[in-house]
Amino acid sequence: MNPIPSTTPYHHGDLARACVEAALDLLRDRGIAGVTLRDVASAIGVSRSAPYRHFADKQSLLAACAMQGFESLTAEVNRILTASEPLSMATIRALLTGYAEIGHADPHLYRLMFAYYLPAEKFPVLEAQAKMSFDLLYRGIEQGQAAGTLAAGDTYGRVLLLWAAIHGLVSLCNDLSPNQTLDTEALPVHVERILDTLAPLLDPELASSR
Amino acid sequence: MNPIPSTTPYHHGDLARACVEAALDLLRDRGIAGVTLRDVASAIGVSRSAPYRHFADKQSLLAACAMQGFESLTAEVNRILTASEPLSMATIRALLTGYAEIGHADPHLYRLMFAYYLPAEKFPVLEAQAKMSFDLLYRGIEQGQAAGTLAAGDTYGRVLLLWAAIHGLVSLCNDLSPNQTLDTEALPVHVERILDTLAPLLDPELASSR
DNA sequence: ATCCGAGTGTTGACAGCGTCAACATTAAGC
DNA sequence: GCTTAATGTTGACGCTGTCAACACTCGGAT
Repeated sequence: MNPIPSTTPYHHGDLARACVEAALDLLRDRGIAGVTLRDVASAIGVSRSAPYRHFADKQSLLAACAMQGFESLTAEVNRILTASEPLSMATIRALLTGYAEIGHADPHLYRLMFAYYLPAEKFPVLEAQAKMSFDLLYRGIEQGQAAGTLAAGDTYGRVLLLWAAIHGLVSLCNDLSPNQTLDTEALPVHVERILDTLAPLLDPELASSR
Repeated sequence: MNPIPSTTPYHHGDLARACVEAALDLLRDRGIAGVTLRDVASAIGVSRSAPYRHFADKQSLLAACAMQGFESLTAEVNRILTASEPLSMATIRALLTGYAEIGHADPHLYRLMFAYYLPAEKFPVLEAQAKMSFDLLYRGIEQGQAAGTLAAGDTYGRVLLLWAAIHGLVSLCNDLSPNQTLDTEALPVHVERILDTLAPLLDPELASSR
């Protein structure tokens, strides 16, 4: 009886997920301003106010998109962190490179996650996800310093520096157009350069002087 | 004959500047989504499509607002840089603190300048202003290293690191709500902490090992 | 002084948007 | 098999950016 064999839990299908996917597609292709509830609905082949059965308003749909972006990001961070403990300079390199790759793969999504006006009071889950990468990084560096695979020194300061630097770099490369002082397409190269600069602070073999 | 003594160059007054100021007020109070051409016009006491005589569209008005923000920022950077040459660790401290103060004074404006969808092809001037702080910083650090008031080492890497870190920190404190891992209101403290962490890389007295 | 044209402000109108109320339809449980 | 909640549709409203057509006003050439 069911025209679609397995994936039809509700009336139409999993409309909530379909909405998020359609919105993510529009977001990637046309930017935040290009995401329209009407276009999302018509992309699924459903009428314009159908999404309101699954999302309170447009912001809630966008928040679901942002949530998906955060989950990709923290999954990647978590994967690299748990794959190699305790944290070493090489792991930090892999970590920031992976973060940058994901953050740069879909600039509009990254901007939605961090810079768009999704009021934090309304979506506390997003905030929690945003700082989760910070917490994961903090614990990793703490362990690395305890194990001696990372140079000793103010842990919080190092985490803050790494977090701000990688977020700033991804944001700048995402939001600026290429120019002669910053090649916005060469993000991995810049990550390398920053990490090379920071190596004397992190690598125990290079940090001979305190 | 003129009801307003001196500042009435045109028909109504300097409407272009009045529009920018009204838009900046709305931006500060209600965020980017709260800036409406109709509200801007009515705040000045002028009718709704009057701004179109001075701005091609809403984006152009917002671009003018962003431009004003960039001018404040580069003016501050330039002021500190030219006041104390060659660049020393203390000057970098003042520089980043000043940048953070201005960037954090009006979060919505900072977000408009860097993260809002003002297409770079349409407003190349904004891009130029954005990278100007980078160029100023680069020349300053170059001179500091040449004079020996800053530790030697990859100049571009250091500038990239400082720029990304301060932009990332300002963005994070602007866009995230306060939580237990990051006190978003304590931006100057965080700038200090990052600079303390970076001191061994920049301060020639602390960078004994190469 | 007068007339004219460019510059500037106003009004009416239109399409697109988010959103809601009212209605139609389907699926699920007794 | 009927009831009821869940889900999708249509009509409508107000708000927005934007434009065309009109009105006013000032500076300069005659």
